[in-house]
Amino acid sequence: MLELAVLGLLHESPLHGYELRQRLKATLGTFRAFSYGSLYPTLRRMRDAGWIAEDEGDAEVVAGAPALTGRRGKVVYKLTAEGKEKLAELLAEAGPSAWEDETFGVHFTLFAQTDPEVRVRILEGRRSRLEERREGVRATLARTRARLDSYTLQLQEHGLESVDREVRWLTELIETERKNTPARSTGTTSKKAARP
Amino acid sequence: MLELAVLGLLHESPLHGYELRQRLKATLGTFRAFSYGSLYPTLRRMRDAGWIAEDEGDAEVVAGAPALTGRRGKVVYKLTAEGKEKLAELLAEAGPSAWEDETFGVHFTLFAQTDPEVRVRILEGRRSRLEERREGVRATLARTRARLDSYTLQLQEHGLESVDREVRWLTELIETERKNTPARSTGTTSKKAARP
DNA sequence: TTCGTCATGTAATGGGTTACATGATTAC
DNA sequence: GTAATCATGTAACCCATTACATGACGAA
Repeated sequence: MLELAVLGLLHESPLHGYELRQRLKATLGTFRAFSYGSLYPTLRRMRDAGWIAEDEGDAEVVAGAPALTGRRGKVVYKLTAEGKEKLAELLAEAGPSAWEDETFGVHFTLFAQTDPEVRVRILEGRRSRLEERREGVRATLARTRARLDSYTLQLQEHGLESVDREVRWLTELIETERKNTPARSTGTTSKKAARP
Repeated sequence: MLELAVLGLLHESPLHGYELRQRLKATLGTFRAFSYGSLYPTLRRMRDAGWIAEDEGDAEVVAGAPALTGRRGKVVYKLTAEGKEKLAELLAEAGPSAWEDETFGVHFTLFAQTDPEVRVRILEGRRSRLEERREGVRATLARTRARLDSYTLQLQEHGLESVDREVRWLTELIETERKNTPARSTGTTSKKAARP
């Protein structure tokens, strides 16, 4: 999760940890906030895995007498070739790992870097996930409504409305996507439609 | 969290683990779902802590030849005196532990068992928490809007609208609470207003 | 008799958080 | 010179999840 977000951000430009976190806040907004306590260990793991590397094209480090400090300054990371591969791989995923609650937001913020077909499949996946959940809740609610106190009931209803709202939002997004992407048959035939 | 939910449910009636989980789903709806893998260990811990105990007023256990099985059937739990105390203590909390994202839903479902003043303070706490977050996001958004791609932007806006919506919902709830609870001065003066 | 669902539980793991510690840089 | 904020990092912990294993019981 964090890994994908980091790969996505570093794909645009090299960044150091602190800045990375600001960007994360800026792009994810209300949806998620990572702490340094998870960011730095993650960066380390990613570096060990070879997905990112310290950017030496940093310059402006010096001009006088640096280097003495045994590493105490910004550590700017950039994507490696493996990192780019990994990112592409993660962005191509169009399964539950892309549309569950915790992950969807991150995938969505990277939609600009995502294949249009994958985008639609993720949006649709999330929508049916939500619809499923909604029906489940509606069903149990129908069975138990009488037994629930008014507070619990209000929470349920507010929850259902939230889900409804997100479903509508997704539907609009899907339509927009479809309008921008020429019609395409679903299934095995994967003929690439040419742009006029 | 799970503990509070369990205490709250058991306060209404004794239940066994499996049923507890169904009830949890029924009351929390869209907000949360706990797995058995966390429920059973939690029940065990709570039993060890003395908050709950196996209910022997179970009856219907027998009628023939049970007991031989070294414990393989429903294990019905009920609140102990300590459990009730603990529940009361948790329900009296009106701090962040009651209005953060992960916890608010559970506290809300137990509002019927919660002191009216505490209810209002929790609702207000959650509201200002959300307003704070909203302002934070709005601020960074204002700073960074230009740099963000349209997908990220749409996510931000959808997020902000969701928060707005919840704020309005909370405001309504607070007003309703205030209407039902006679006016009360905030601060040190804690004169109990008499009901007409 | 076998399938679904009720029912209880464990082990391994995950993905983060909080709190803390430390130091560099900038603005006043 | 001192406070704020930029910047990096670690250790301890938390609260859950997934996957698995087991078994009882009712209905078809």
